[in-house]
Amino acid sequence: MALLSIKPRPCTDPNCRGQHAPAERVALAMSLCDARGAQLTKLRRKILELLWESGRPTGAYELVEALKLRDSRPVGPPTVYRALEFLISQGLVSKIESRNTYIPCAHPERRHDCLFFICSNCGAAIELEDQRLEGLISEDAALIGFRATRRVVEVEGTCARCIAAGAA
Amino acid sequence: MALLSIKPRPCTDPNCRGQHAPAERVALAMSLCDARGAQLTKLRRKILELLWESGRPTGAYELVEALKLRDSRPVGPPTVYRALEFLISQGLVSKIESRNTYIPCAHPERRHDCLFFICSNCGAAIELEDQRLEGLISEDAALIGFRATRRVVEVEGTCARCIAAGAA
DNA sequence: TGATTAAATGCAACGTTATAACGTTGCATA
DNA sequence: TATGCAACGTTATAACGTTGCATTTAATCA
Repeated sequence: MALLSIKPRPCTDPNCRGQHAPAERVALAMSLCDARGAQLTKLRRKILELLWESGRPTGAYELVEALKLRDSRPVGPPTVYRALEFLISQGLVSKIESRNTYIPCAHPERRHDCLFFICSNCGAAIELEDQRLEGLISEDAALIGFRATRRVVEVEGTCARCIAAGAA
Repeated sequence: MALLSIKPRPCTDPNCRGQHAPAERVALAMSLCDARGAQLTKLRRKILELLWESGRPTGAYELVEALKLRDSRPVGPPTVYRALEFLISQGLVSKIESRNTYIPCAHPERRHDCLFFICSNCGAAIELEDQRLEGLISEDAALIGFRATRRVVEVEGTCARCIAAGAA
């Protein structure tokens, strides 16, 4: 029941960082949810689209504003938060905890933890995947008998582009 | 100019997780600040003490409340946030980003990044240090030409004690 | 010592992020 | 037509954090 004609073909490069068109990413999300029996409704899809189109970590209230502009019907914060909750539960979106923003996940088709590099200068976030990191964390968790359910790894600093542009 | 008679002797175990009395930890903080020419004032010291005594990640507004009970003079949120900012800048405290709480750092005498294991059941946080993890993150950062200034690693799950007690 | 200055704190108001509580819509099924 | 249920709407409020400016405290020095 794909609404879009684009064939959702998962990218195999773990570190491609999601250089794919928003429409393509949303199509993949739809096929994933479809396969899981999860409902990627119009609202949820729209929010996912907005996140992909934004190109940078986006706040919940920014989404509220964006929806106001885009639609006749304005939505309240709870509505956006609920949609985000769903998208996160499906691995389609991650929250950047150190900035209270949300970012679409480049590889929802794989179950993995994300490693984010966040530029303090331009606000961009680069998503990587590193199995070795996950392994080390598991090792440390085992050391103290801890059962991990979620891993948050966020690195703040300056991205290559901003370094090149002469930003401190 | 130690106000306390306890000799601050840094612990050499990187993963001792700070099993030291609050007074001892505060004394170490004082000697560190003294050596650095940083002013660990009465208020800042009190907040650091409260964090050590709390034994778990503590919110800024909880500290505001605690200070109300403890002192004649109540303080406002800005005061607490400024003190926290100072303590963080000195490496005496870390913020747990995924919970908006603050926790005293077990080893302020060493410059290192912390790895936190946070129990969703009891709220406790266990601090570890893992050089290998820092190495991997640096490696990944180099890969994309990113200059890192701060690393946030937080693992959510269930601690050994709660697992033993039968918590899900 | 008192004057000078910088740093820290007090305080009111405000801004931002997130959720509680309750009600409504729309669709599926019997 | 009732009933059930998931998603969504609406209002209010909780929780977290900051700005701007006044006041106090503490370090420095004539």
